[in-house]
Amino acid sequence: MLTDSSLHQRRRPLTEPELDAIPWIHLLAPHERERVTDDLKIADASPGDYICRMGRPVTYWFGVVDGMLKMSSDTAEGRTMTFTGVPPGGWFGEGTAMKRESYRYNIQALRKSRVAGLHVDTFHWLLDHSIGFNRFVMNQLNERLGQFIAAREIDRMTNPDIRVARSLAALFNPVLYPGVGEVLRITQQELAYLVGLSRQRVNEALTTLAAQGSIRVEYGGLRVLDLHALRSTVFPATRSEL
DNA sequence: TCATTAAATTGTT
DNA sequence: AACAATTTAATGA
Repeated sequence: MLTDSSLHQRRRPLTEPELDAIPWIHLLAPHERERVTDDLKIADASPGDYICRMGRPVTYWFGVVDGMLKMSSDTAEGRTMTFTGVPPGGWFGEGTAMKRESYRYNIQALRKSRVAGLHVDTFHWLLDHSIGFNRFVMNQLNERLGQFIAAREIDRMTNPDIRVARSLAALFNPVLYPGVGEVLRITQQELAYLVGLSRQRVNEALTTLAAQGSIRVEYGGLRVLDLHALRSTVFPATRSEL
């Protein structure tokens, strides 16, 4: 298992295309971008590796360059609850980074991923200097608030088809996860882990969604055809239990 | 570059 | 949980 320290050992500076893929980098002035480029590090994570753990002090603000991460939390009863997946283009931890607190959740790689990290000190420096960056963070916080509210609703959903649909809609959020685009790279097994269903049931739900025309199932990924339909999916009396 | 093989993923029971 | 079918990735000539 990859600990925080070994993650640091494997880190390296970002290449030009990797920098380009960072959504907020283009909002920066040249001298701001230069400082950020010097500080940014990237590391490879294998499935199961921890990017950060609950309770550890915040050292980095993280972003997914490639792959898929899982955000989860350990409850007082010792149970693990998964909040959401973090697809490419997603940056997280700004809330705790701003307050310099400790991480409130665990982040694990769901698949082989590349994760970028910006040191908290640089994060704060950007907050103090860049209007564009502040705008990005504010937008990010606002959008995530909507995500968490939606996540609570998803939890109450009993119908697996709807759970899958709403979770997918969240992952396809273009504001929070601009790196996703038309096709979300995720296997049905990975999606099953995120949603908390069996792979069979996820497969069934995806088939139903595909039949509705809101997505298309592809090998190793899903293509969104109608995001709005996905968000507001309410299944009529078509399934077997009805 | 192509053919072969291994690995990963999907669809189904 | 197990299986076969399909797709992709890896290998080597």
